[in-house]
Amino acid sequence: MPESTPKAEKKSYKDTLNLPRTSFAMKANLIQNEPASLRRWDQMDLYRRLREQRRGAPRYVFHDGPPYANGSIHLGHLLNKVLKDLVVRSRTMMGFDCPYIPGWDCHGLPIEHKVVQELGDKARSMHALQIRQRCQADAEKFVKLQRQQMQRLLTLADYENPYLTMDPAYEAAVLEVFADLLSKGLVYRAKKPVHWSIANRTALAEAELEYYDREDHSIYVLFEAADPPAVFERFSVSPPASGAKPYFMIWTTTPWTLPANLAIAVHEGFDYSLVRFAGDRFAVVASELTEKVMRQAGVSDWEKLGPPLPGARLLELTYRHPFVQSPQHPFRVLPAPYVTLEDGTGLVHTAPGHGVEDYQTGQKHHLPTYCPVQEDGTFDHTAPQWLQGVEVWKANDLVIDRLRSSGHLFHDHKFTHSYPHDWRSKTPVIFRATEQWFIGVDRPFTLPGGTTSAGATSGGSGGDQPTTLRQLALRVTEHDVQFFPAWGRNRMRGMLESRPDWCISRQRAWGLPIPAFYTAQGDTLLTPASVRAVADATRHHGSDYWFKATPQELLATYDAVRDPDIPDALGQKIEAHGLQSAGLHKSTDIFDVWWESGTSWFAVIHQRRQAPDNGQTDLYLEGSDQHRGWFQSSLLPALGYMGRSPFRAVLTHGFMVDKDGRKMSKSLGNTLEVEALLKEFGADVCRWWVNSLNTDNDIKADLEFFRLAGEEYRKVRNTIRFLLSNLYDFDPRPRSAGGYRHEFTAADAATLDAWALAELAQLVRETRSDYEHFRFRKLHEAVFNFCNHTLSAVYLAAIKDRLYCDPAGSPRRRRTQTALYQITDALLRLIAPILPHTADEAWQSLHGASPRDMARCVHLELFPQPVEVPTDPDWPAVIRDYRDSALQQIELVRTGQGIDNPLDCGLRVVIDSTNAYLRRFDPIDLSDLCGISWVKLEPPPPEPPEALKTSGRDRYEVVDLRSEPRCERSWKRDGTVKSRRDGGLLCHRCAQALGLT
RNA sequence: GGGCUCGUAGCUCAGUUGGUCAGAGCGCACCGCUGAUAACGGUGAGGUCGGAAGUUCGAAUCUUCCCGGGCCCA
Repeated sequence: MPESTPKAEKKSYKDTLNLPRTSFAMKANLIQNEPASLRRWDQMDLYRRLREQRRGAPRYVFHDGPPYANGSIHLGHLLNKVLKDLVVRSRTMMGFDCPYIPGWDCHGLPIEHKVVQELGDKARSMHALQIRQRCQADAEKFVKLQRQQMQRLLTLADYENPYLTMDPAYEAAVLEVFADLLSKGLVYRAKKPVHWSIANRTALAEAELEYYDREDHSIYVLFEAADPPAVFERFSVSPPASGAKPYFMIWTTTPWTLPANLAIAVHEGFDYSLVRFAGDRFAVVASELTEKVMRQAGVSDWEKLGPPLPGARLLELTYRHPFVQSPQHPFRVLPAPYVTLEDGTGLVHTAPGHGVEDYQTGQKHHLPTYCPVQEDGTFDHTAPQWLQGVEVWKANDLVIDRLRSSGHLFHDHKFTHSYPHDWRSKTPVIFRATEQWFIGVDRPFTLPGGTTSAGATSGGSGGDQPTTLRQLALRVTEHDVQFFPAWGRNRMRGMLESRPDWCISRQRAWGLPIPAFYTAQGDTLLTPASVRAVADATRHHGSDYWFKATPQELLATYDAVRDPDIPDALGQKIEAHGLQSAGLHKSTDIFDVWWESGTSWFAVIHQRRQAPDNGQTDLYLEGSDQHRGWFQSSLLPALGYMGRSPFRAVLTHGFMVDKDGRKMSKSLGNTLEVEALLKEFGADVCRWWVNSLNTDNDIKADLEFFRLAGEEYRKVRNTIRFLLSNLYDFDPRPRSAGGYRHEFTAADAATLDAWALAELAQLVRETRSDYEHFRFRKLHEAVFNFCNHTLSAVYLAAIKDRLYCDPAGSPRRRRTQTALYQITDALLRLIAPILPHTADEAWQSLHGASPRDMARCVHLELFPQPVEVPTDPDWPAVIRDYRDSALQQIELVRTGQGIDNPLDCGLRVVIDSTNAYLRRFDPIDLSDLCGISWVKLEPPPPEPPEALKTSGRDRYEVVDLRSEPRCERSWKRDGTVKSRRDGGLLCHRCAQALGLT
């Protein structure tokens, strides 16, 4: 079947065009191609090559916070690691030497708990070393898994040499810092209540508790006021003639803790009433609970006396303990924020040795952490005689009987509630104060003056003025640390102001032992020198050595005789009879894992000499939960050690929530699996998504958002593809070197290409600055808009005609290609940190390199500098005002007159004073910007000028060109189209291009 | 319960010190192109700025309270 002639002719011209071509595929195929990129970078040893390249360059010290080596990485890791990678890659491309040493937190309860649970009953008969071995294997397994997953995210880090908190060298470093703080008097030992298993005589962690129902006593106890007139007086009630005394009524479900009662806590804001009941008895109870309490006790004869009193007015009233006779100090009423009106009486029995909240109240008001209960659950000799040697569970009844017979028991009933039990023995646990190690945040200490703290904090913390960790921390938070976002400072300050002393000891196996030794005589050996000796041993043998070696072996490099800090008696004994004579036994405590990760600035940055001169890092970047976590646990040891913050800046991000703003959790089933996301979208798309986020606050994540990111990615990819595809015949070298590069001068200022390059320079300026200030979202938007609007919609659409139809080597086409090349080159560098795979793939295509060409890699390049090209200052007005107005008018006319193709339109622009600037521009540029065949600029008709000025639209006159001949090559109807000698209908330009003129 | 923080078009977000700040992108609707084509372009419709009260000549923007999220504590 014969083809129609015109169609055949049209086809023939297609071959005469410079149509785009490229090897850069439209379809990214990230799932297959990203792993290939990973292998390529691995082969070229990209990370090390960059270190080489940046040797001697200014350092930017980023310090990676160690994730816990447990389980697969989740969305939070994806966010965190990609942000870190964006920082490190961008600083590197700014020219900094910016290493990225990834780390893992390896010790700690979650791993130990899992291991012990898997072992079941076997665990009980195993030595700590055996448990530790399994824990280590577990940690190693997950370090390996997570490392591989993080690499799959295309993050570029020193994965060959990560830091692990279980490495012997790391452990030794942790001990070094501990020794230093010890030398400054910041470490102390004191009692603190912990969950205690009587059956196993051990402290338990939260995760080792199981909650079962248990029947307990619920008792209401009357504590007699020590100063009855004061109570009546505060309630504005006259004391009764009978001389009856007022009582404070408390409620408890643990009668056995009453011997350790040291205070009563009230809420300052609640109302309290003085209640008369049972004829002539008086008790203080929270107003709101009075009726409930009386009803529960079956008391109907009662009344509130006087007006209610806020708790604040009860403070410092004193009382007599029902059966503890001679207190060192008076029993007082104290304020506590945790008092509620849910249960009880609104007055809370406070025993600092038997409850965490009680303990905190005790700390605040300088009460001793009194705990008369021994390891075996029996009362010691400090308890009333009738309780001594009695187990707490038996003591309950004794206490209740005692209270009843002395008239202090208001009411008693049994009830069932959920109560924590030891998950191994299944017996109920108690709160019991035990000896723990603390870092004192309010202990005055002196930093060595001179060099160590020179230039440290602006507040003048150096020198010999005593200060405290809390004061120092607040000072550097205020003055020395930059916070992104800025409110991080307030958050940090608030947390520092209210934080208690840091309990750094744990009673577990999987961790770094606290290197203390005890003697049967009650001496403790824990001095800077002894700790450093253990650090030496640990460095060589690892922390397992603590569990294998004797005290003598652990202290092999310790010279007790020369240790000024050793307790006198112990020192004398050792001096006389040697270390062995001291009868040392090893502590069974380990460090809180936060202490380990909190000294990473020393173990990683200092010891590996990562930071120049003063040892400060430039940035910590973590979730906002770390204001209390790692940022603080790093800040405090660093302040103690060197008197300055370990970081100059802190960048935090929010947490992942689902599309409805709810937190993500496995139990809610609203999580997304990182592995699945990578499999479906690829890392570049995931990274593009991260880069699009406002990370200051909560981050909504949903599969749909990843799809959208995929759409955006494809759009950008296509723009890049179009850029590349129009450079296939372009040699970027200067003409002098045989290339095609156009040198832009002032003569080009009014060209479209000059405008595009000016836009590029602006993008480069903004983007560089945004990278510098971590404004990733803003940068993302700028890049996206540049690709979509500036390039795809405006510039690339406009230059298509000249790229395709002009003679390949025409100056105009080469000029445009020069601009295209510069744009592509700069754009790929700018997006390289975001899309490492895609940018590199495109980079190879731009340079006609194969993936095996290890020298051609965008990640070895620097960010572009903004290149200023002379540009007409009215270009923005052309794009914004002229183009938009013209397109609107064209659209209006086309729909009104049924003109489908914009090329079937011409445009007369009547120039008046407001758009006079248009005269400076090439009419062909002006028409190409609108996709029409021609633009004619005309002066306004002589009359009536007023009418034209009042109607903006009248300035644009769209002309229907459908009756005019159409160039069969360029499809334009520009008025020059006529039959040429090859028989085709061509415009002048196309005829020239084909040599037909 | 406390500290910090967030709540602006269907979605994701911009909106310095209160007065053209009611915007962008996506999505959507309609249209075009078919020489970026499992692409590209154009036009357009969407919001009483979580709710209430207050300060002010004037508030998305300041104050108070309330509702609903998040992190960290308790």
